Amino acid sequence: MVVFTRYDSAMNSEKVEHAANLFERLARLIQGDAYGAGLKPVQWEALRYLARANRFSRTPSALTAYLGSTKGTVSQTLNALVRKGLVEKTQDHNDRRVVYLSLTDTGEQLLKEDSLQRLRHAIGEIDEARLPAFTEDLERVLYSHIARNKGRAFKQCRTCRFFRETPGAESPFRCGALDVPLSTEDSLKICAEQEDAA
Amino acid sequence: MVVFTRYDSAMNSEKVEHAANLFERLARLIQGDAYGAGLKPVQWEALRYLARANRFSRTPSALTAYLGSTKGTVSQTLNALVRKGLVEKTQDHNDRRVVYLSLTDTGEQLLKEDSLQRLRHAIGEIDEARLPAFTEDLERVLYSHIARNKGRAFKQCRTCRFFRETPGAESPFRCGALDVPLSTEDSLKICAEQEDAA
DNA sequence: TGTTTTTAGTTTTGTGTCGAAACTAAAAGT
DNA sequence: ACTTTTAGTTTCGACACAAAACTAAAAACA
Repeated sequence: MVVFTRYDSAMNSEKVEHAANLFERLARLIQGDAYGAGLKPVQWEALRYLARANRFSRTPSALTAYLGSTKGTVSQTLNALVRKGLVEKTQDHNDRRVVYLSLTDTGEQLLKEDSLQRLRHAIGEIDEARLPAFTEDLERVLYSHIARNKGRAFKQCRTCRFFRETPGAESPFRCGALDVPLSTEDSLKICAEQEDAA
Repeated sequence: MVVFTRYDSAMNSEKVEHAANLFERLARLIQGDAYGAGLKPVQWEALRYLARANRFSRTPSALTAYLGSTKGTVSQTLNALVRKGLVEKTQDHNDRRVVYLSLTDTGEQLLKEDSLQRLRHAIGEIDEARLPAFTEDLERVLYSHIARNKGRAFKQCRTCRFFRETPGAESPFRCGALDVPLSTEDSLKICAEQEDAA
């Protein structure tokens, strides 16, 4: 018995194959761009993550999940970044196993001349009217890929099922999972614990 | 004076940034998938290239251009693949500097269980009616990225400005640049010398 | 013809990723 | 008290990566 899954059921499979080939080549070339400033692609990605993640998500384990890598590898990458003076580690006072990561000023600076310029230009070539649909499909591909990988989505805090508005309170929002107040800025950052609202 | 380029001229820049972030994360995760079977991502990519490239394009230099890498690195990667028994080298008889690459039977076999399954499934999630537009935009991004990199497109032989139909002749097609006959199968392979027809 | 330049590819070196597995230390569970 | 889980580090061998030095053959030039 032959099992037909959705993607290869029809002659559609050829189109999917073509798109996959394009994607894969582009993935490769994007990675290749990211060798600037003496950094490796993963190091850039780590810097970018740390700039976008909320304070609870700036830990080695969250970064490991984000990168889809392993603890050991990420530990080494972080050591390299610390050695270069781009990242700092601080220990959590309550739970002394936990390490918090942050960008140094040098790290913030470096991130500004980051390696995605070519990609941004290339995306800028897309017809403006078609970009929303393209982005939507791109999101679908990314999150489907992640789901298949049993990975976490790392979407913005404000899209989470634990996200609460707290009118009248000192902070405008609150995380129902960690039970902490959140600023507007916090609400826009990405979070390791994010789960889609139902 | 501030120069406005197309991609950041409007509030569009935020959308482009978002798309770039999605792309970059996906690129990373796709690469991460490609660690199966004891191979590295680049090694998979090399195998895939050799399966898709026409006979004139299966050389270390063409592969170097395709990968956007350097001669030295590619040389090492190829050695690793030869050591694993997946690729063979043969010397050109006319020009003894040139090395031709080919997949061994083991290489062909291995390629069948390749590492893009998760990506294919993810792309399969896109609405069938929207896939053509998505693919078109994806192509635009890829080729714009390549052009900016002064790279070659590596499109199919039959899209090339040197591609000729030769009705009545023994082979259905011919390459006007290399002046050699081409089979239908040849015409579908990708080529290092391909240049878009005007 | 002989000489220079270009082209195709290899080798070498140092940094750093990769997974896997062994490890430390602290917290949580029982 | 004990075991287990969690957070992170260390070590290992293979190898990608860029850069630069290298070999050998072909092409261009004189």
